[in-house]
Amino acid sequence: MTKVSKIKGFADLFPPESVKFSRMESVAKDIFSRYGYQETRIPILEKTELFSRSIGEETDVVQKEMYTFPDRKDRLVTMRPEATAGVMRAYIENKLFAAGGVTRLYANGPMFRYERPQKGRMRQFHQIDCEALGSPDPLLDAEVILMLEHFLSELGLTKLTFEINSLGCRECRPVYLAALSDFLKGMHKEHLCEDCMRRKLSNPLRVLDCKVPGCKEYTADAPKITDHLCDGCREHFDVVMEAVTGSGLSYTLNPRLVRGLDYYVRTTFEVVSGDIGSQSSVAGGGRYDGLIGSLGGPDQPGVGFACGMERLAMLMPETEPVKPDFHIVVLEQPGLASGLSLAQELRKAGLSGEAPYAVSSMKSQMRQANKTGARFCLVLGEEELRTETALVKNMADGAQESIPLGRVATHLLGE
RNA sequence: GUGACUGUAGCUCAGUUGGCAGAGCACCUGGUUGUGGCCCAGGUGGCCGUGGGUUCAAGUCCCAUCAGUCACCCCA
Repeated sequence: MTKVSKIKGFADLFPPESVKFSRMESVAKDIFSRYGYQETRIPILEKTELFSRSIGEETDVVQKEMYTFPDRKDRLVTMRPEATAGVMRAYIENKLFAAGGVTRLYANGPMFRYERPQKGRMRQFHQIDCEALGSPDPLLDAEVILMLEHFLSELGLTKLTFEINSLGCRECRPVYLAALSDFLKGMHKEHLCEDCMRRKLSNPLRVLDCKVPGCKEYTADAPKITDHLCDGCREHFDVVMEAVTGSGLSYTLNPRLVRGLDYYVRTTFEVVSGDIGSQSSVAGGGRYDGLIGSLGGPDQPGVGFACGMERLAMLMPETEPVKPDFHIVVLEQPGLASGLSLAQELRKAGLSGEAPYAVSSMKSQMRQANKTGARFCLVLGEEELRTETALVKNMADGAQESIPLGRVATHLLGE
């Protein structure tokens, strides 16, 4: 029989990797709930239209990367490539806006993009996602950024760089894009790399994000978005920066920071690590006023971010596996049942450990006990079975004593 | 979608000009009555990614293919 293998870009997780993921989830729940965020669980599969309308028809994500297929009644559905669109749909559909004020939601789970896998990039990857809906206030942008920093530092991740930019709005961005295109017109093959020559027509903003040294050099004097903001955007951005700085978070103002999803306006930010290879962005987000309206909801503004869990996991230290409390050794066949029921009693008392299903030599079982790292080894031999006791051995110092079966739990708990 | 590199034991990897498939770790069993770690002895474990080709002979050379990794691209 040939064996079935997993699909390219999909992963199986076991400890210690899987432990990092559950830790991220529990820290997220703890931190985000302090800011008033509510746990949200939404579908993985959505109508394709949701993503093409929100992310942008012309983006790479929509054009080349989505897992899209017809369902059994030929309706086009898509495995979500990101979380925001689905959360917006849920917000609108469940009329969460009716409560008034700011609605704060967080979610986490798998996302799917059909890309060539590499370090920090899977076809099924996982994000933790936060969205704050219903307020255009720049202080909310600042709070979201500060909360992200709080979450990351709670995970023990320092050494991260925060980059912030403003992309302007529907009014001022087109003016800026015109100025940028104008500037790039003067750039030719001898200045820009092949990709950028293409990008200067298709997506001029991306030229600013190019890592090729030559491109960086020749675009150093390119017009900056931050010099072209309208009064509203300028004021909004100043308040965000001032509030973030005022709360003690240092960041880099990066006028070249670009987002790949079309819905972002005004504040955008990204958290970058230098320690995880080429896919260095561990979190990214920004403001998306107008998105909810464009999905048929009320004209409510929003701001949020997503963290890449695989990328964060690469930065997290491995935690020591927890040691069990006991390991039972049984020397006589008839004692196996006693071993099983003793283990059961101890587990119900809150202890952890295992009992054997078959007898083997004491040496072998002791080696097994040692390997599990159990604090205590409980020996049930001929003598113990007769006297209804267990020989309790402290594996750290080797001390051992006979304890009546009924008192083993309290004995272990007392240690 | 493009490129480069890598596929040998559960893991990390050796394997010379083509000439018997190897090591370390892990695992199992022992080292005399019922005692772990350290040490010692022995043992299990291989479609050498897969399929062709060259050759008396292929892990080794050639072609194809699949898989993995990293990078481009894109993004979290």
